[in-house]
Amino acid sequence: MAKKYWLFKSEPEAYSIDNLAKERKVFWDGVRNYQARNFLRDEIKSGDQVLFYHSNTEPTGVFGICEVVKDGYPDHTAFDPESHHFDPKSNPQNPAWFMVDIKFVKKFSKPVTLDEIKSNAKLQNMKLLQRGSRLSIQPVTKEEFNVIVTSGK
DNA sequence: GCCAACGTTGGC
DNA sequence: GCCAACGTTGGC
Repeated sequence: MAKKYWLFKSEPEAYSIDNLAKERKVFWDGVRNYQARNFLRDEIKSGDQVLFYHSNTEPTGVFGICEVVKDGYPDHTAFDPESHHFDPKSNPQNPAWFMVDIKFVKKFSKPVTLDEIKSNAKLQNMKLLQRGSRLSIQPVTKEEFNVIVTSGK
């Protein structure tokens, strides 16, 4: 299966690229949106490449790259009443929520900011730019991925 | 901190 | 199944 490309959003206060650079690998838990869940469960596979996007910060933008190292599997934090990602609708027999593992690849020397993305003619179709787009996991095309990686360095 | 846009919930 | 109310997201 051909490699696919994604954009994962996170608030740096929740989990930042620097955290990932330190830990090297992490499970991407806590996604509680059905559209994003379907991507995690069905489409995101080991080897896929991911743009790491930070929202709610200054500036917002893509801060680096990571790589999927484990296909989708049940998000166990949904089973844990102690977790603030707990969801009583989910249980191990019939998990509602999924996650993947990602590993750190690189942090850009300079983030590719939302402003730069908005002003790049090649990136106008990105879901990120669609009005009110709140999806925390979005597919990106190989071309979009390459354009961003090239300008991020 | 504001607020528009969005997804989810729950009463009917 | 509709839709108002509510909570969350995320740019500014």
